[in-house]
Amino acid sequence: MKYSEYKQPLNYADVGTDILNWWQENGIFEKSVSTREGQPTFVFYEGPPSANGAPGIHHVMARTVKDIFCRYQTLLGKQVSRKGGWDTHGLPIELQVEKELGITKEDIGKKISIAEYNQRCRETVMRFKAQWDDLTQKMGYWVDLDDPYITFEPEYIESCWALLKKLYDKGLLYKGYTIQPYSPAAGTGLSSHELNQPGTYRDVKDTTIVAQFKVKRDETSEKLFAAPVWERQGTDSQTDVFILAWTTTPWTLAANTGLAVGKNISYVVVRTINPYTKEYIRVVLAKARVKSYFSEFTEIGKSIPSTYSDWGSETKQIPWEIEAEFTGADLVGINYERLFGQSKGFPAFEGEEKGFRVVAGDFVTTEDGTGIVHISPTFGADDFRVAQLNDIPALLVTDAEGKPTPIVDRTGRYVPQMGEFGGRLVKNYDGHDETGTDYKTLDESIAIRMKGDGTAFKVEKYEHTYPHCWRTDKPVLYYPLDSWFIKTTAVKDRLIELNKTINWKPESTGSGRFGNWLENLVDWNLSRSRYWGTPLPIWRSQDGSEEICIGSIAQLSAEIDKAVAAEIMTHNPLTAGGQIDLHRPYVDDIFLVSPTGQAMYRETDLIDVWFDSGAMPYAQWHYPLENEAKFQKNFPADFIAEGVDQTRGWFFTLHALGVMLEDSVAFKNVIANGLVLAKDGQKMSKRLGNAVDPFATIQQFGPDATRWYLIANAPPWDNLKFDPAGVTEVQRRFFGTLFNTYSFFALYANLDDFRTREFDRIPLTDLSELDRWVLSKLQSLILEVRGHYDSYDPTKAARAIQDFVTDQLSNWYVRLSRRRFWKGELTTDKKAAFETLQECLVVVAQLMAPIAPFFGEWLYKNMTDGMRQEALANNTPLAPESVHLTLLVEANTSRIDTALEERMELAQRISSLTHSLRKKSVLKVRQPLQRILVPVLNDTTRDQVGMVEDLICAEVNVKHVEFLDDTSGVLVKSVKPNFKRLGQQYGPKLKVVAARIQQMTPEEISTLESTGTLVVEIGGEQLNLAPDDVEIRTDDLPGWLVATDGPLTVALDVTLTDELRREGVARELVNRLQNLRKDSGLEVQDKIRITLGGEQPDLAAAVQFFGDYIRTETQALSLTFNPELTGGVTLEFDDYSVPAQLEVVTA
RNA sequence: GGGCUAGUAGCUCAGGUGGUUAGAGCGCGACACUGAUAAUGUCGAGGUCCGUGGUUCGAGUCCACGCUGGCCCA
Repeated sequence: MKYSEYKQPLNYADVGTDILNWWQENGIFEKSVSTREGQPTFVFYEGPPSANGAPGIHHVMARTVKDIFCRYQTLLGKQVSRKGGWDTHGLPIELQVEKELGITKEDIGKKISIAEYNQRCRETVMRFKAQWDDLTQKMGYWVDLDDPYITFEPEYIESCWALLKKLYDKGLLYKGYTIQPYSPAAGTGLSSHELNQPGTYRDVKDTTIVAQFKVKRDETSEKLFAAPVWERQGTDSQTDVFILAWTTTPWTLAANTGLAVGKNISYVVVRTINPYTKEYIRVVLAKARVKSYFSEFTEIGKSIPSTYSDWGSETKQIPWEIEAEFTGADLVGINYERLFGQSKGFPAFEGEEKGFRVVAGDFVTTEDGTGIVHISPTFGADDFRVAQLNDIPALLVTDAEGKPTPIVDRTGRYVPQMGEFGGRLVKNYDGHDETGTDYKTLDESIAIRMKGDGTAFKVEKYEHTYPHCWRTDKPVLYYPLDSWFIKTTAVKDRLIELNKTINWKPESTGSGRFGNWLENLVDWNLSRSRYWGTPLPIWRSQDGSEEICIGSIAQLSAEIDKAVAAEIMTHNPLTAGGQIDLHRPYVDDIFLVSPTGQAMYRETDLIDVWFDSGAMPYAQWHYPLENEAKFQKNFPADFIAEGVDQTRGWFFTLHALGVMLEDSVAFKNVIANGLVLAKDGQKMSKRLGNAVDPFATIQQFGPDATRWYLIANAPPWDNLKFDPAGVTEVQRRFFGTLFNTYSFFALYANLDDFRTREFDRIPLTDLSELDRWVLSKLQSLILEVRGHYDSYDPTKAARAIQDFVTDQLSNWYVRLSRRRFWKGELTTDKKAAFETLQECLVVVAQLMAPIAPFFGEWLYKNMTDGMRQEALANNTPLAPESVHLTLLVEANTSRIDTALEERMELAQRISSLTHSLRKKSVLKVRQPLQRILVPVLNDTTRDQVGMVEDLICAEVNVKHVEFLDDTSGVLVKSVKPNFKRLGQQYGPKLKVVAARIQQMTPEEISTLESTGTLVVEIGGEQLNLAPDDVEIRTDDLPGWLVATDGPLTVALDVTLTDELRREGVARELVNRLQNLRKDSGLEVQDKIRITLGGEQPDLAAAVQFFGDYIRTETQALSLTFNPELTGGVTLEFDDYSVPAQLEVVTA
């Protein structure tokens, strides 16, 4: 069987579709899994995409990364099953449905039933599934699409419930609250989506207060008091110290339980007086904020005398002086007194001991206020978070039913216990008249009280923006609302510990972005007040005293039966037949009965969709309800890959659930890939019209060039600027070259009917230098590429393959070996050339297959289909019909010959230098020259170059390489300091030493060389130089044109003898005749007769001397002169013009 | 505002542990080569290695502070 030959240029998109069809017809993907049955597994988790939008080019990127390592591991012989999956719940789908129906969340349950609404979501979420499946196949992403997990299916939800119950039973699921935007006037929470409506943020003028928090004097705070005792009037070491904090919501001050400072911010203690009470005080605030509160005209000791004694007068500006300075870190841990304590007529507070403390907060700035932030955990999200992190309690009071409650109720009023302010609205939520002259807002009343108490340092009106409810136009309250949490903080240390065992690519995402996130972990808020998602499986009695967490459909059914018996339900809908749907509203219509006979209602929350996806290692197998063994075998994952934006999404939920449920990582290796941007670095978007269509790209360039470009151009974790021109380049430079190399092989292999026998190869020792060299390079390549794949660095793998194919294989091995392929009969040397190239191409096909699966397959099949029968019969490595079913070749390190690789590099560099010399002398390569001269300073170089002399001579068309050594007496040596060595030895003196070395005379150089040491005097000091201290080189040959490359120097002898000229003419003639053959449409193997005309003595001489050569090269049986020749073609070269005629000899 | 990340030729990117002349491909200009030929080679132009300060005999590389872009979070 012949090797297939293709016409130029190859259509890569067709290669893609042809191979894809062949895969499908022959079930290659299935075989790639089934043939590995019983082998070690490589576990991969597919992060489920959502099919509610069309896939983009970035999906091709992300999925290429996934595909590469699954294919690679398969090549290593492992079994890699890849179950596909779909993420189907969540807000984006709800919003899409609402947009299409023209409704809002308000309308759900009114204009449209929850059942209808959820049905729409179910239909919408899979709308683009067909497109996704199509792309998956066309891009060559191998994943099982026939049996995917789908997060809205009852089994999947049931698994989530079972997992939630496990957490519940471990005490890791609890009801608490989070601070959310809330509208007291509407009596409802607001989503961030609602808060982002236009017009919600408005300028308002509020009363603001800089409050004074009195520092408790103890060990921690003593340093604040320790400033020098002032002998001046008014203050001494006993004067109280207050921390100043500014707020635009004074009503929250009564709920203050903490103060936050910036760790790296500078703070000062200022002695001054309270402007309202005129008491002597000391205050703490950020150094950068001092001038906002104190006038430069009243600074004691500077603008006013240090003996200033009129403190407490009626001046508006207060005197002040800085006593001491601290950093925020110094202040952390200081305790202070509660602002509105029991002694002032306010309710008792249990957490008194733990709260009222200074903590560090990363959100603290010195942009405004005092650089110290007042924390009220019940009324601010930041406050809540920092309080949780630092174990600061929220200020709660006991309500009439004995339950803890915030100091503001759901209607926006202070609770009755709040002393003189009890019952007052914190903002005007009922629209009452505010215009009366005596009217005071709550904030104003509080300010008045504080001025009297001496706890207000400054009170002023201030205009700022504040969010308002889009329906009631009233200011939003940040208010604690019920939420269900997973207590991730309980396993925080374990999460951190196990994270350190995960191999993150890039490493910084794991240690930085993810690691920091874990360090600052708060409990996972599971609750979502929505409709389309996994319902929380918790039923509670009205008073919250009894509850049950359901872990399976069976359990739910059993509980319903109890409820039916207790006449709370009329019948059991789960046993009524038909499809079970665990979504709302159906689960909401289920009521259960508690052990004491109370009715229990489902908590109406849905759970965070990230729980769905984080649960996939379990729920994809319907574990823990079944498939225990399957789960165990597939947990944890060896490898996952998703976008870096998943760090706090899927990566986190996988990890958190893995640690909490299995005390294990959920994945061992992870690639967090970056974004795919438009070529100008802009984000791709439909709006800007710069989005790249993945289908069009694959259609135009084929899937392989697209994948190769995405991987080779930048490491996956860097952002990629997608430029189609780059794909073209990959196609041309890499795939084009590889295709050319194959075509070259196929052309001549077919002519000679060459056949490889896998175990009957010419032994390595009989191969030429060049063959052994490229095979050595090939082994090095295998080692390198395997290493890169093993360490999850596909970019380096791709680049290594690319460099080998273009630079080593094509541009050196094939270019230099061409004659061997086309000359004469199928000799041993020719066979060796075929076998070598054959091996290189097959191995390249394997190595590239994970990245370019279609082309790798194409190349493999073209190279091996002809020997398949034989391979099958003997069960050789090439027996598999597909490259993706083969086992990746192992590097044979005994074939790596470093010395050979080194001397070949010398040959390449010397050739390159010679080319450049020819260029400078305007001597084309076709003109033979006598010699090149290479100065050598040691025998090693001479030996090395000697062994590749023939290659160099052939490549640059010279007769021989001549070495020049010391004995020739023409070498001019120069010397360069070895800075690394000298620097270590002489340090600061290096400059003078180096200068001296550069001035070394030839005599000194030869002394150093012959005796191994040289004594020089520098600045009156005797220094011993060793040969290693300098680098000796010869970069000049007087009288010769030389070229240098590092330590290598080459001179070209440009003398032209008559014989060389004649040979040059002969070669020109051969060249023109070859062109003529080709232009005449002759086949490579056709024999010809040549007749030349004209009368040119030089030409005749050339033909006379080199007739044999010309005949051999042009496959001419005869070469004759006929001065009378007419017709034919005229060959033009140099100064010649030769009529010529070719005649094909029919066999 | 915080965390992470990037900034090197017109463009896309390489540049272990610091070593004095910073590389490649593409693009551009010139010239060659020609039985792989819509391929290939050689030469050339092109650099404030984001900036400023520091450490060092020596910084693209290490440190500090900034600037600009990106992602995530607030």
